Amino acid sequence: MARPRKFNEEEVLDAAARCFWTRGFDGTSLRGLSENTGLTGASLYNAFGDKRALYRKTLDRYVADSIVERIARCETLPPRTAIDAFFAEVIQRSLDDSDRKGCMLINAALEIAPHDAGFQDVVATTLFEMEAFFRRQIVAGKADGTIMASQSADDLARHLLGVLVGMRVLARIRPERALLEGIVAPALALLGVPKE
Amino acid sequence: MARPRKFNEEEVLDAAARCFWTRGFDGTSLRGLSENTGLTGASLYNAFGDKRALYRKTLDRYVADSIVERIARCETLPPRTAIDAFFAEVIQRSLDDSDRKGCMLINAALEIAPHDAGFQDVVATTLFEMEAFFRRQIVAGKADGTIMASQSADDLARHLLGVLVGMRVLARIRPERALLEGIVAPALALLGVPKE
DNA sequence: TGCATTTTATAACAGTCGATATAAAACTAG
DNA sequence: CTAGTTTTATATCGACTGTTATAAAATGCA
Repeated sequence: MARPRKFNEEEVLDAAARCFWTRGFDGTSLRGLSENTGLTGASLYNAFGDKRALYRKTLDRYVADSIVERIARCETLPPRTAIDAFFAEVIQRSLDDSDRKGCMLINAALEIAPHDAGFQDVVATTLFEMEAFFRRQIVAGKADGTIMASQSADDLARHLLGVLVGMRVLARIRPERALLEGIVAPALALLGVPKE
Repeated sequence: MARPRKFNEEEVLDAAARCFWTRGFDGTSLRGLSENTGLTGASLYNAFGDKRALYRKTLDRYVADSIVERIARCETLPPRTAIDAFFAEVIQRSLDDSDRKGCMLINAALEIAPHDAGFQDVVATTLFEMEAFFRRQIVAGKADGTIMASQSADDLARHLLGVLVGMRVLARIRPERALLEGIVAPALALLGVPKE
């Protein structure tokens, strides 16, 4: 029917995501995207629309592949274990992040969400999902006796979300295991059962 | 000796800080700075050096006037009260932040520190000071019996720093009192004495 | 083999960026 | 008043930004 594309869309999106993730939206130029994806600027525009649309696509992929996926996977565990595993994974991920890209969602939350209603929505919605995940585990844990904190499930979920975000941000400045685990440990201890 | 300056340096720095604070470093143009400060670009360069130096000056002022000042003020209170007051202040400040500028230090931590060693230093040093403030209160509170958490003072300080940063970030997306207080309340409860 | 359609590549667009060269203006000291 | 010094203002620099007009290349269908 027409000239076929000679690039792999997933590979291109991965390369673009690495650019946006490391250098941010404003810090990533179209020439840089062109170099790292192997596509010319014109091809990028033809395939994905403008720079903002491409960034949005990479962010949506990040949310699906990194965040929603982790929630779904942890959700199969017993509630208290799910919370422990979730934090342990994110800590390890933060320590393995040698170029300190951080969490792409949080980066977007601070760089573009403040002046872009569309991104404000994705960020807020995703944060809500994470909070809801925590809340579900806490409610279930309170029911089966593995969580015995006296605070409300609502507040505990908010607290865990705050701890998670704070840990993710601080990991970009001081990626030290002692710091990250120190941030999280008291929150887990508060839930009532020691980690192991 | 020479032609006198016809501007008030503090007023100019305040205006510049507002620009950087709301729009970030990259998002703030020299033309915008010129408009908001009332100085021409040439005058800004003559008085403060380049854009980076001007930003650095506004960030240093922010740290001194907003963070170090709050620490010093809270430090005069009894230890457990100091922590409560510190968080209550920051929550109120976040809720009053109608244009959602957030914390300028955290903004700098995510926007420029990753690719600027000089700013990495300021950010890391200031975060250390905040952590040390928390640790001092916890040690003192454990000594006078107003704090009775079983975790180490080191980990509790790390935890409070994480909660603070997470709360500051989430406040930019969802500036709701229920969320911010929900994030903080379990951390304060963990210290052992109800807030009031 | 053309025709239609889509993707490629080249080149260039207008706009903005941070920074500066130049010179006039405003002051003090002598 | 003159000389010296610093701040102002104007204008402009080259570099880079996101984006697009244009046309060639590559396919499937008739």
